[in-house]
Amino acid sequence: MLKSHSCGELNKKYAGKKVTLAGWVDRRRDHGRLIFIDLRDREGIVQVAFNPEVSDQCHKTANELRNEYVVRVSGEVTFRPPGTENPKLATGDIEIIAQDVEILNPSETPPFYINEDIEVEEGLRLKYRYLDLRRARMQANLLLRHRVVKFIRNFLEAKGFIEIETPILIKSTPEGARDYLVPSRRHAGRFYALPQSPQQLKQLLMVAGVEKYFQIARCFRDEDTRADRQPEFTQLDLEMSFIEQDDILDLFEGLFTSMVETAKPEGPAIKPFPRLTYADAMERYGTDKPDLRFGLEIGDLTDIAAQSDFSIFRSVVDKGGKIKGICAPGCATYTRKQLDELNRVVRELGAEGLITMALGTTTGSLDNLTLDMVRSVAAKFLSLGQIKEMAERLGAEMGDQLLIIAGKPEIVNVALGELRGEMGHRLKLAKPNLFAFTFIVNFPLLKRDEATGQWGPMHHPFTAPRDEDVPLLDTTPEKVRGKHYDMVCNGYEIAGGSLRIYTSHLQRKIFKLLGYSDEEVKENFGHLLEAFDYGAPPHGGVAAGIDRMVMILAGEETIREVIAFPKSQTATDLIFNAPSPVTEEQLAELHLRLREEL
RNA sequence: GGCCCCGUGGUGUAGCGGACUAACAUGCCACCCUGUCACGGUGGAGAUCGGGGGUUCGAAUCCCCCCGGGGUCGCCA
Repeated sequence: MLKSHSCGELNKKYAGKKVTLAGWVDRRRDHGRLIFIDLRDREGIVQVAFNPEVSDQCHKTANELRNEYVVRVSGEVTFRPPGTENPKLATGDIEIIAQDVEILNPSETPPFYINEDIEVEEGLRLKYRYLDLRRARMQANLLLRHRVVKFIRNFLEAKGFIEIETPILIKSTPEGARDYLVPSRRHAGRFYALPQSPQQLKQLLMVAGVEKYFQIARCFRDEDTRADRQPEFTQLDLEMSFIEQDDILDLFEGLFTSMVETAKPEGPAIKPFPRLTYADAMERYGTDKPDLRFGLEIGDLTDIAAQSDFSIFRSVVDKGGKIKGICAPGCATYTRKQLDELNRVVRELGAEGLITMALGTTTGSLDNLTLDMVRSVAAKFLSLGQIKEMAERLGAEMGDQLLIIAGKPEIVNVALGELRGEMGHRLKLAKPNLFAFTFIVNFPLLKRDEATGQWGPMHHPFTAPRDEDVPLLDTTPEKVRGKHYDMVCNGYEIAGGSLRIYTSHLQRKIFKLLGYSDEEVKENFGHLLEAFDYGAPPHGGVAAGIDRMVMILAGEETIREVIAFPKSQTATDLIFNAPSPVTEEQLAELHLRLREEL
């Protein structure tokens, strides 16, 4: 090794010891005769003092040093003179008196600051990712991610799971996201596909008698990116045999609780994780991934509204619609402009409009509320009693603003769910350092495609229907609930899984319902159906987004911050400039010719 | 594919039709400084405003197209 110690590990216990360090110049402070260098390596920063009276040669070299120069320094760990200790630095009690210094490699002035955590345009960061990753924040994220993955491996190993790798070159199947394709040289006109997830492979491992499998699996989906979506991402993929739903949920509750306790001791997870049915989640939060760091639950006001003389309410009730709302605490003073903004949000989601109801302008008990203190288009059609009843149901007090939507139940829920999220964000209602996990269970097995009317899987086609709902497959498929569960944390979908179908006849029935022809089933899933006929055990599993979980733990806004080399929004790599053209020879070898696009 | 935001010295911002000969901070370069730690001081270099076209007497500023980055709807079993 070129160094005997790391910069960050040194403290007063090392005083008097001669050490050799190597790292990057974080900062130089030149006092003319005396020069200080903050030397940085992965473990931290330590101050090096260059005194010409100790070594004139060293002092001369120190004069040449600039930020990000790579240097090697030898010297004695020394107590700083009394009064000059730096409490902001972990190593601030001591410094290195340089006796020998060597520039291992100079550096250009970096395109952005390495030694300060300031916002830099992300494209530039991605182009110089190797410098971006040198920054303390990104080093911390890399380390956190490593620890999370290490923790998962240890935890699952202790529970009897074994890690098995599955192929990256596999087959394109019709369902799901767009595939990334890899042309075959050996088989003209044929393609591999990169896995969207190892779903079928892990089920085959269950048939193989593995019983408890997991993998830190790279997955690929050729769809548009988002702050929490990348073309390639990493899942904790897991599957077990001979289990029931609670076995998976309990396992994950234990895994993620301990993970948070280990990675973020200051912000523990609430346990046990609340378990909500899909129907409840939609009714109360308007989404299947509610952020439970704050309340602000949606309340049903239909019965009260039905009593009123407000024509909008009456007509919606007559058509079988719902009137629901949430309370925006302290927002009675919202301006017309602010309310218009909220109105726009819900209209974009298909709601007719937002009915707002400002409850006075001062705080206090609802007992003091009078009709003329209520600002709302609906006010004159409602009695004071009706208004108070609505307010109480939404947990409102004086000074709050009720946000009410009337219409089709699904639209009302989703729009209010969006408003709930928006208000939670604006009012900063989410408690910091809190990890609010929840399981969502009893999803519908199927959803209907709006355009075609065709049934599609809510999760994927291998999810088992609940036993008591199986007869409904033939009559009312929309009522069939699946043995599917999601895990949500702070409003992000972190994991999803299900108990699987493990008999070929039920799997065939589902495929048929999903509109696959016998031909397609045989071609794409024949191997799986055949496997089920060779003693497939009951099994189920789950997959968790590692990137998203680490993002939440790191307090970051995008998963790019916890991926070493992420793609840009347009799915390009800004360091390598990938994707890139290839030579005519390469294409010919792969039996490919490029289409002439318009 | 749609909608929205951003692009000004190396970096981060200000300027949003004429006073811009483009400002500020920081970084960079030089010199001074022996206890600083976001060291300090003095001086200096550095952008024709992402690219192209247009409107105008005049464009960083208004309009159109393109490129790049980001957010989002669709999409993501």
